[in-house]
Amino acid sequence: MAVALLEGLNEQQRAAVSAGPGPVLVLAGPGSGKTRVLTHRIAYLIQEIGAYPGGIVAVTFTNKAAGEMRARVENILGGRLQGLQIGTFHAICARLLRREADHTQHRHDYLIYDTDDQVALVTQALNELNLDVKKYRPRQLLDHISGAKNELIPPDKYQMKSYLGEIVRRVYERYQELLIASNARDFDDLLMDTALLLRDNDEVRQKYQRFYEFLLVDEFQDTNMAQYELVKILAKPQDNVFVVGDEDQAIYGFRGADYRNVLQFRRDFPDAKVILLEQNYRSTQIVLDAARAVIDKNTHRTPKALFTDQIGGQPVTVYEAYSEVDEAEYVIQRVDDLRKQERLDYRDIAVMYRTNAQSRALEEAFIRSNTPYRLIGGVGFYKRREIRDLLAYLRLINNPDDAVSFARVVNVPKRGIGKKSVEDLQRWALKQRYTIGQALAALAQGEPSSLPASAVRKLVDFHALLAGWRELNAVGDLSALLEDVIVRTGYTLHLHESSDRPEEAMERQENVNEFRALLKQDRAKPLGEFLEDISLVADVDTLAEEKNSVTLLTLHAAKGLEYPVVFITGIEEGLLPHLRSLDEPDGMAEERRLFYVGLTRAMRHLYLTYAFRRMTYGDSSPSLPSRFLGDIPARLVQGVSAGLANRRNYQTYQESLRWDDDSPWENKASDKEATWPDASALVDAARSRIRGQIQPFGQGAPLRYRSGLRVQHPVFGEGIVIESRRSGDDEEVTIQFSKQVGLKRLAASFANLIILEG
DNA sequence: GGGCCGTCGCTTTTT
DNA sequence: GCGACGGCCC
Repeated sequence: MAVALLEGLNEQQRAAVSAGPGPVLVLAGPGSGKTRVLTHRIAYLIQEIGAYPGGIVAVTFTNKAAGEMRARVENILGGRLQGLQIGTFHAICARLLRREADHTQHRHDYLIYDTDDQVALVTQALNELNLDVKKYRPRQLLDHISGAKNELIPPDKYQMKSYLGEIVRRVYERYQELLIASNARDFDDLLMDTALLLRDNDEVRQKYQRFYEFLLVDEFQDTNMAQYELVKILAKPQDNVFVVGDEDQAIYGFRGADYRNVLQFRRDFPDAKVILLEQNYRSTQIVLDAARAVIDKNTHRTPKALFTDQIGGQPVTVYEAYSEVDEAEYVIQRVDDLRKQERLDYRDIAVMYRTNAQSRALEEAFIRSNTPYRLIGGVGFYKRREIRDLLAYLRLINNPDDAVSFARVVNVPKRGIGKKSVEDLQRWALKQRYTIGQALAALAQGEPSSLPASAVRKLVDFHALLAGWRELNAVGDLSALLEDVIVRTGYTLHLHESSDRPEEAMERQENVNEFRALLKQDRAKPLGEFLEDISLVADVDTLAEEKNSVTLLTLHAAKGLEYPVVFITGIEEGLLPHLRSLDEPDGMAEERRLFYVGLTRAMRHLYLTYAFRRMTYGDSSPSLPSRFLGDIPARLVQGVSAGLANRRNYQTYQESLRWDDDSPWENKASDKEATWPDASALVDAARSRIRGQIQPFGQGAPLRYRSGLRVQHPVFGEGIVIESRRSGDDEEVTIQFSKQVGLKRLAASFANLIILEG
């Protein structure tokens, strides 16, 4: 049997799977079979080492990955695995905190607040502290709070020597009180509370250290400090800890992940066996070469010698679209070609992008052309207003103290309990040290309060409504409960009254029906369990295999997946790399890794597209191809990309502005030399190779302005021409003006430009 | 308390 | 270009 487990694995994979007890670090390049190694490792532990399945914990990045891993292990061992725990850090912690509720500040039936709930609660905290919501953005404060939690700093330990720091401390403190009063935790609390509980409570810690004999962690490069702390604690005392990761695929720095944990692991476990998986089984040589050229420009990384048996392959196709609409149409055309010419299925194809907002133009094109697709993420089902309303009712039924849900539905549909009454109630509750549920119950029992009698009457009615549902819930039929909520609140009528257009009402009604159907399936599930399940699902978790359709997803969501054909769209400056990444430490390097993750999802063919102009916030503005594109050697590329010819001028100009990678990790000198060595060669080669495939824009009559020209504009001042194209009878000139003015695209006949030199 | 209308800010990425 | 929120008036 031992032979079977190791059969078909290469030498390094075998070494990893059969490594002796003690710490193991597997550095696994993309497509190197790391999931295979993990599943075989679990099987090996059970079958060869004789480990008890209940003593094994495997941590994955998504619930879907957890499900797949479990299925694969069951498949290998041919049976159900009693007690084997596979899940995300968040899910595993959530369960532990329920079991150990007696040692925590929350009850076992606490609920999990998502980002929207968090914002609502921070806003409430700000109001209570008489702080201006305009001045202190809840999102920004939450970033600080989240950062503190990821570093295991509770409110009373929070210190930051600045005025803002003091504000954060006060908000954090109140926010946390409100969470506890609501018997709720946010995502970060799941990790922080577990780590602190295990760290500070000897009895609990020893219990789990004894119980969890073997620990395995996937995607280790994307763990944050709290998660790593958990790894270190749970690994003890035997240190049977097996982690798998790839620094080059670290893309969650924004939520506190630190790939340097990989280095730290080697320091914390000096005896760790380090194994490199370098053979790639996924992609062609060309795909790998392109990806390597991109990632090689990141410094401070362990160099890996990724190789594949799949020599050669199809060249990477680069396409310059006119707009995001054109880009989407190009994708559709290629999809059609791929099906007809290469007999590929829709399911073999994925379209990736940096931001969710980009999915819109793509979706419209897919709908127009009747091409089946499925969207991962985006404005998720559970983010829809009508679903959140109904969910809030269910949550409030489950937990009377849920302040956020209470505030959401107390007057939806309208029942005459306005802002004033709610604020009065909150203030009174605060003064009496009541939770929101206690306050409501007290009013119902006739306790005197500072609220006007009419408001009290309406609140008591609302309380009675909730009490009725709680009784109904005791019957244990979720579906019946939801139907009763919809009927008694008159939610259907509300839906139609609150919609501007009839189609909108229909759409919302459709969503409600979908939610109903969902609950019907799960009708026997206890309410609390149902609520937990839906609060921990990721967008990728909903990715269903059966349907034959093209997958649309963000680069982040693509991690761990693979497709024969991959399109990466919107490869433009400001989008990939994203503008916002520029002021983050390590931001540019992370954007590069994100692009690398996208590139390495492709098995056979890569399409890279960018648009000449793109719609943002309702108006169309010019854009430039990403600096990353120029890092892919011309010999790997085919396609027309007229814009690239102008990159040299643009690059020179950008350097003079010093709007450059300002990450301390990047090596600027080498970047300057190497960024666009092949740009013009690329365009020339591409043009001759695929003459006639795509007509580049702006060909034909001679143009008055050319790139590199310095010009003067009466209003915008001096600038440099990036490029110029024919546009009808006129000429459309793209000019980079001063930093304040930025990039402009002007019609030559109206712009009154004076040519200075060139 | 509710409805209407204007302003503002926004979109990075997710458990 | 859209949704959230505040100011205004009934």
